[in-house]
Amino acid sequence: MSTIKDVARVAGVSIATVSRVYNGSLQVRESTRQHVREIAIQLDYSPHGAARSLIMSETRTLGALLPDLYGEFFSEVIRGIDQTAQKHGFHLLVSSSHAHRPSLEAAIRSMRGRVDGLIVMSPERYAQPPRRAGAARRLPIVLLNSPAEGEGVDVITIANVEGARSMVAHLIGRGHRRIGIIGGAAHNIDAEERLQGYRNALRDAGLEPDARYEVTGDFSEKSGYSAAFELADRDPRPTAIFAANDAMAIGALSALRSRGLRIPEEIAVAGFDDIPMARYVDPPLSSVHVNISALGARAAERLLFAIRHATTHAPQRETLPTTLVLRGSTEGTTVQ
Amino acid sequence: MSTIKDVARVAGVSIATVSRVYNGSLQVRESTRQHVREIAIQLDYSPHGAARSLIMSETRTLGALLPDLYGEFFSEVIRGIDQTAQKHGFHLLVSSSHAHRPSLEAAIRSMRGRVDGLIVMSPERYAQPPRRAGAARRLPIVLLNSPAEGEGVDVITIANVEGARSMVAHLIGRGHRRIGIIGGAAHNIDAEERLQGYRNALRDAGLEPDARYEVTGDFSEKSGYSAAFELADRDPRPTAIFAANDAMAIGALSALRSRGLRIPEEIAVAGFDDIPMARYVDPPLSSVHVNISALGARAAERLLFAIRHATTHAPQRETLPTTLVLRGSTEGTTVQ
DNA sequence: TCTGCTAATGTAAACGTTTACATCCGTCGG
DNA sequence: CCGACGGATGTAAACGTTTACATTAGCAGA
Repeated sequence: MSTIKDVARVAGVSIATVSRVYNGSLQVRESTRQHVREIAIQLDYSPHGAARSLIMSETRTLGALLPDLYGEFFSEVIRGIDQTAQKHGFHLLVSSSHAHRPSLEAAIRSMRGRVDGLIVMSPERYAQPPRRAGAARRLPIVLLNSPAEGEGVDVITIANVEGARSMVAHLIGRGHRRIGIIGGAAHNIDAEERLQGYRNALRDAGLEPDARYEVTGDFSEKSGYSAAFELADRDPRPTAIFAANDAMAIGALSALRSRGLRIPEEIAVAGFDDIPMARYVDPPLSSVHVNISALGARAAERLLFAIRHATTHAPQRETLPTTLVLRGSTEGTTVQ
Repeated sequence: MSTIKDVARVAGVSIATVSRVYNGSLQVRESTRQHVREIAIQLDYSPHGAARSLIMSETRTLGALLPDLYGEFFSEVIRGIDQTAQKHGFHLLVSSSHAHRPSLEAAIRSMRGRVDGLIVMSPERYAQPPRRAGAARRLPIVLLNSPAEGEGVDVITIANVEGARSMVAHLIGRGHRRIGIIGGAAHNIDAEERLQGYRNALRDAGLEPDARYEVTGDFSEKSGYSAAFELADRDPRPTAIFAANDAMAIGALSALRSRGLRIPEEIAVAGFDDIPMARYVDPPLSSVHVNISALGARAAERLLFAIRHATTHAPQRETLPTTLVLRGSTEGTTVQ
């Protein structure tokens, strides 16, 4: 790789001039500009990112710390972040499997000087990331679906409680009285909130939550599969199952089918997230729609704003709404 | 953020000593080491990535250039790359939507000084990335599922032709004679190779490929959905459909169901990739299994090797095998 | 006490840029 | 013909590290 010095030498100008050509400074004669450009192409020169970052103290890179990368949910979040970052000329540095506090802190430290800000998704309840440290200027951070802690940090969340509540309320409205839930991973804030929404809906309808109808999964298809078996064995059997995410709901569909239960006639099933796959399973899955990539995009936008207005920026909390999407798995007749 | 200078000043030592503490050099007295560590923690110091990259001329970061980020396939690839990178202490910089040549080249340039090597996935046939440039040392690159060009560059691919051939051969073995295919995006090398495997299998069995049974999709569920309608309208109707990926196969299942066709009795369906979701659709989808995250992991390993042995490294081509996974969508009785 | 050795620490250059400031050169008004 | 001005270019410092080399301190052996 050639450096700016090589280009300057071959072109017979100073490195300052080459630099100016690349930064679109007006202060350079057209003929010089073209000459430098030509030489640069000949030498296959491109500016060295690290050197640039160092002197400018900006990396034009966003960091994303995720608990995992498995499944359509994360892939959609990343897609949203990446699109927005790219639109603003930023790169994206991702890093996964930081479920727990120490690993998270280490990851954050290791990113100093590599990113201008961080999107942190850390739904574990006992793993709040940001410490407030000394007077030093801190790295802008946006928390995604993570326990709040109220401190001066941006947070973006999904309307988990309300989304779950309205889906379960809908089921009740259709006459269901015994509604089971397949909960998400323990200590996970999304899981907790969705469970709470489920209970709220029951109470609102004068029904008492029954522990026997609450089974815990871990957000994977597989755990949904086995949880559905458990619920199907209860006596009396629930007439509807609400799963805390679509992957588990899809696992449940598969399990219930293998038990010979007709869906939704004998047992209705609903999920949460409305991943793209949801409309293609059989029967098409009713779900609480979340615009996942928009969630990522929104986080990136807020982060970019925080980076640009580091001084004047006042952290906010923002909650993305959900909508009910009703398909064949709850509605009797198949709705495409 | 504090710098190494701050730490040195407060601790009353030189910056060299602080640096040595952080790089585990043996040349520093235990008492000094501890003292420096304490001060560093007090000042919340962490080394500046860009500065380090600059002087050491290594970033400990892998770059991944992908055509897109949509769907489980890419998400799995990224997961494999990230896991391997992380295991070796590397970060991962991702960048998507570089379907076409100019965008790809620009992206590669923009990564100089930010990554130590690049994994490039660029299945577009007219978009071969690497030019060979002057004597200058080049960035190590591993091509993933991309047109070969044989030049001195590492390539990892899937056994597309063979995988498709063996699935279609299996269908023929079960008595199918009219087999339709839902092909992938135009100019996409995976799509082309899978189509070729399909045709090979037919010819091997003495059947002539029939253009009326070859429909083109774009790898999305949606395109599979409409392509399946087309195929179902052919007279005589095919008795089996092979889709070039699982997303399209799942879309096809949904379409065929809505036409009231029983699967697999009236029409069998098979996919390619064996994404996690495949076993949970109804009926469970037969597919050509590819260990997608292993694909990513393998690419990362090769890249790391190339980085470490930049001088002696001889580029290779490697093809990952596939296996047939037969489930209910082709097998008559539901196999879990 | 002096020499010489080792271990611990310090000094300063280098990595590849950007940019404030200095310099140069041509032009124009007086 | 001179001075001033402005546009184009050059010079050098700075960003935060690592590390070769220099220096220092301490100590053993003569």
